[in-house]
This record gives sequence, C-alpha cells and structure tokens, in this order.
Amino acid sequence: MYICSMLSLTEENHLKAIFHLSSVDNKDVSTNAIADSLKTKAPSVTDMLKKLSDKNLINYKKYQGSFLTPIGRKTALDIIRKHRLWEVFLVEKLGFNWSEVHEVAEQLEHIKSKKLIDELDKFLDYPTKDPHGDPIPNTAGFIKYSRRSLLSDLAIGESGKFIGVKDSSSAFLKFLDKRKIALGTNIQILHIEDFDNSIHIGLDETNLTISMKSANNIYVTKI
Amino acid sequence: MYICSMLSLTEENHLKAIFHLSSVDNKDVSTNAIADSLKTKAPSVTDMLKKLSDKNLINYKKYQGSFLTPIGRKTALDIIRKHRLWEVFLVEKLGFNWSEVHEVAEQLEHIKSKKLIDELDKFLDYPTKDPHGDPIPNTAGFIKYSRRSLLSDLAIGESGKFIGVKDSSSAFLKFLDKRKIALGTNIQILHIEDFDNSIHIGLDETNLTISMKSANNIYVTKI
DNA sequence: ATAAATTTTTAGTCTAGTCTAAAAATATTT
DNA sequence: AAATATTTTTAGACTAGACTAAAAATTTAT
Repeated sequence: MYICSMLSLTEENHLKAIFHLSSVDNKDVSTNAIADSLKTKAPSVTDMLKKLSDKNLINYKKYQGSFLTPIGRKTALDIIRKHRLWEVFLVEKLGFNWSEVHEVAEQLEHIKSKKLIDELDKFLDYPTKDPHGDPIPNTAGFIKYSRRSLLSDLAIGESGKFIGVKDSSSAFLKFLDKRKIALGTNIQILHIEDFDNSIHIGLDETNLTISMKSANNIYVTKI
Repeated sequence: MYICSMLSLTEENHLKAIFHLSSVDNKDVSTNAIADSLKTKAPSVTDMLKKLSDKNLINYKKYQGSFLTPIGRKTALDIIRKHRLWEVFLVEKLGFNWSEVHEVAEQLEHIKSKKLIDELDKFLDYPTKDPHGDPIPNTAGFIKYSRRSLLSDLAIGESGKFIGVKDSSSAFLKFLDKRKIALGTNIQILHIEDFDNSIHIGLDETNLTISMKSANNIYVTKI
C-alpha cells in the first residue's frame, strides 16, 4: 500500500482531468478523453494511468478506462479547492476579470503548502463559490453542488437567477461581459424564435437576444 | 541572438543562484558554488551553464566561471522581485511568521504572469522591503540597497537599528523571535566579553547577551 | 618549476515525461 | 458471426535534468 507521496505536476493534472471527466457522466474515463483534455497523446496517458494505479490513486483496467479511488478523489479535490480559492483571490483582491483567472490559477493550484491554502481561505473569508459560480470544496474534500438548470431548459415565461457557466472559456465569459450578464443577474425567457431557436431574454434593465448555444452554457436557479 | 523564451524552473533557479553568489563578492561565480547552493552536482551545473550561455543569459567560459548578462540579471531580478513580494503577502496578509515564508515563496516565485505580480505589488501598496529587510527590485529591475553595517562591526557604546539579516535561515529567525529582536528594534552594544567574544546588547526594554556569530548576521543602520 | 591537489568538464547512464508507429483488444457494422 | 473500424496498449525513440566515474584543466604546494 502506497502512502501518498509528493505528486508531480503531471500526475496532479491527470487526477484533475479524471475528476472533471467523470463528473460529467459518472462513468469510467477513457484514455483518449484524458489525452484530449490534457492536450497530450494516448500513450503518454496510458503510462501515467499505470503509475497512478500503482499509487492507488485510480482504478485502472487495461482497455476499460479508469476512475478515482477515494484517495485519488480527495487529492483531486484538494487541487480543485486550491484552483478555485486562487481564482477568488485574483478577482476579489487583485481586480482580475473572471475571464483572466483560469490560466494563472492553473499554475497556482500546484503550490504545495497546507498552511498557505488554509490561511488564504481564511483571508478570503471562506468563500463557497469561485468567480464562475463553481463550488469550492472544503478542507475535508466535501463539495456542495447547488440545484441548477440550464437557461435553455426554462420554459417561456419562466425566470432564473444566473449562478454559473458550463463553458468557462474566456471567449464566452467576455461575451457575457459585453452583454452585462453577470452572476446574480435575473433572466426571463421571453420568446424562442422558431427559425433558429434564438432566445429573447429579459434582464433587469434590458431585453436582448442570445443563441441557443449560449443558453446551453448558462446555469440558473429557477425563481 | 536568442530572445528570452519561457525559462524552466531549473534555469530560473540557476540564474537566481548566480545572482546571489555574485552579489557577495562581485566576482565570476564558480561551478561548484552554484552546485552547492542548489544542492545539485557540478556536472549538472555545467550542462545548465552551457544552456544559459546559449540563451545569452550568462557569460560562461569553460573552467573560468560565469556571470550574468544584462538580460540574465534582469531575469534574475524579476524572480527575486516575485519572491520578495510573495513573502510580503504571506506575512502581511496571511499572517505567516518571517521564518515560514521562504519555502513557499520559492514555489510562488516561478508563477508566470506579469499582471499577477503587478497587481500583487499594488495590492501590497508597493512595498520596498521584504519581511527580512531585503530590498524588492522594481519592475525595471532596479534594486535599492540601503547603507548598513553588521552589528558585530559597531563599537562599544554605539547603537544601530535592526534592518535586516544576513543569515535568513528559519533557525536564526526563530532565535531572534525568542529574544524579541525584530526588524526596527534599536540595539546598543554594551560590552564585549574578552573570553568568548559574546556581546552584551541593550534593546529598548531589556539587555541580553548574544554570540559574535549572531552579531555577524544582524544588519543595522547606525544611529 | 614540477608535483600534488582541486576544480571543472566530458562521457555515459538513469528517470520522468513526451512522442510516433505498430500491435492488440474492443466496438461497430454489415 | 465475420469483417471493419476504433480505441488502447506496447515498443521504441527522444529530451530535459539529474547522477557517477573518469579525464582534463587549473590552482596550490613544495
């Protein structure tokens, strides 16, 4: 039995990728999916899967995909916790835009210091969501998902409060900025165009039209 | 002519080591000195020296030691700037003790983001000294050294204000903590013991005795 | 000034992580 | 159910960075 030593950057990134990919559909994660997500090639992933498996961080059966063990999951959640806390720091304290934080947080999440992250958490006053609305796991690796729907799933006339994005690419975030759609904004579905499925929405002050694709990437809580 | 690409962690650490070692005596830095300072072996250093030389970051002549080029020096100063700003952050904002910051700052100094460090600098209100009293280079790579003496160089009866440490090991810093000798403390030389060169010093509130070795690692400005 | 000691470099090996090309296993189609 | 396509693994090569042992250069001592 392997007691979790210090993990390399690459090992950490693989664990994180497996966590994110498996949280989509809760199935075993395929080697190719990991390779795509990490912009690497399948043989590199296979090597790493063996290594992570030897360290008891994942369950891996040849040709059958992999999933995280409890220790692997906790390790992944620690990294995600760090990533999201740093994102909060960048936005709240350093004035970054929500579209600028991901890349830097990808680096900061690998800094190793328990005290650092605990103190950062305290300094930020124990935030529960990152700037994109994603939940921040606590020290114990508990993550609280909130009930949410896609904007595209609301019926005409229904309203929701914007609480998160599915696509957190900087392009989409900037798109939302331009249209003054920020976390917390109330959105009502006014009308859906037959022709192209584009959606007329009502915000607090204005109305505007967005594509179905956009609506598919906006999480809301119904109100 | 090589335009400074992204440097690896190892390359950055070598530049930093060369900077620190050459700032002691302003002479070419020997391969072994770098190896000792980075806890690596001479052949590894030789390899890296060739690489850094190819990138025009150092001047290296076989068997003759190396020194930083202007670009190499600027690069080293950027890293040192980051290191020291992070140290200020850890102490001022996260409540770290000055003896705990070095290790974490060694990691944080390698994070790559111009905006991050500029905003951090602003957030900290443009500090000029790190928690150990070392000057923080500005964006342009300018570093302002202040006039200072070693406590051991003061004559009996003279006083100085404690402004920095030569040995910034956590052991020495904790030693100073225990004796309530903090940056800014005024110290007067009361007496030097013939027998073992131990020094009686007067602080603001108390008197105590420290070794010559300690006095040799305390920087003061005469007052 | 030559010999001895030290420092530095070269040569060659090792590991982690990456890749391509080919083989093997699995999944899909007919 | 066999043929085909896809996915995954194996095999083998490459790079960065580390090491040891041996050779070469420099420095120190006699």
